[in-house]
Amino acid sequence: MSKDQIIQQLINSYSDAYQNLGYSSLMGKIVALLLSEPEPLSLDEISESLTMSKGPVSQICRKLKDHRLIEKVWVPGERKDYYKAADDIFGQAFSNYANSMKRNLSIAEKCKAELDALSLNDEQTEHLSSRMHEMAEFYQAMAEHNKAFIEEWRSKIKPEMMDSIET
Amino acid sequence: MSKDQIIQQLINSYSDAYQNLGYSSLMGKIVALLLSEPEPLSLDEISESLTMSKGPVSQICRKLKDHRLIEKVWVPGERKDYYKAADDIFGQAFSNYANSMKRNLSIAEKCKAELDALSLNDEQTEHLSSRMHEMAEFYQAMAEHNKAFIEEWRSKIKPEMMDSIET
DNA sequence: ATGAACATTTGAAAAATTTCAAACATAAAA
DNA sequence: TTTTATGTTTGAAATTTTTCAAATGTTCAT
Repeated sequence: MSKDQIIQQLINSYSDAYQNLGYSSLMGKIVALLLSEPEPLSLDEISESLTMSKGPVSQICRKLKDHRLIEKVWVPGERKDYYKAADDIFGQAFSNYANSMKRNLSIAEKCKAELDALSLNDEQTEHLSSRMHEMAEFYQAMAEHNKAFIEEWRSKIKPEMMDSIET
Repeated sequence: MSKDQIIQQLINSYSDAYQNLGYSSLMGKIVALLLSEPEPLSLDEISESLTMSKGPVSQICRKLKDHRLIEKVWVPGERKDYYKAADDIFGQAFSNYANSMKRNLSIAEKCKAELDALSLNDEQTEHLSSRMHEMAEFYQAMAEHNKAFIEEWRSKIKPEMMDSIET
């Protein structure tokens, strides 16, 4: 299999993976393409590589930049915008996911608080309140684990990022 | 706010959350509804509560059951199927997510192996190979972290599940 | 066996999402 | 300024997903 075929396969895998995670498949394609390129790519190069028109590519690149999965880089002497994959793109993706999971904790806490304020004690209220308590405990524990993991990962890769700056 | 309004709000939150995670919003609604009910519900009761026809409800319930987020329970003297939220629904949801993340490790390993087999040493191949190495390391570490977390959670709630059986 | 009470499948309609091409806006160069 | 190269927005077309109503299976009681 050729290098180009391998890259194409990676793009397809990312396309599927992003779609399964509820994002647009174009998002996955752009991420995979930028991951495979050592040098930053312009919007035109991205849309040409993926045979997509510039409109959607422009929109998705902005979203990816907002989520810090890719970065705009300035290329001297060029007017175009250039993009590259973020240095810690995997850690950043995880961090985004962990943040979105925090909403579940809020949902549980809010629901439980509202139920408890009613001061009912029918079976359903008791049941749901205890379920929401369980849910809050789960997502609280999860948030702590996520924080520990991302810190561990960052401390592991930071030295390596220093290396690559030295060489 | 009334109990019913609180439940409706929870259903909406779950609907949104599931949609954001790439699942159908009906899935989230069914999960939230079953979570809020102490007693199992029949397909008819579910579709009536959510004002949905039975077709989609039947399909989604099967998917949820396959993913072990809900369980079919037998109600004595009834011919209908009854469903309830799984005991450890939060842990199970996390476990499903963790399993789906394992695919990312495979993607990285496969891509790196194929690249290395080419024995090229151009800049792009070197770059992508090292990125795939980083990706594999990340998702390997993540898998370990996920495993530890789910084990911790299960050991925490198992005693409580014993309690509820005793009472 | 037959009928009754269900769940499931199916194909079409409705709704939402993605994509494109073209119009528009912006900022730098001339 | 005016022009030119670029990114962004927009509205319509295409695609995909969701939903429904009706047809079809399936299981259990008679």
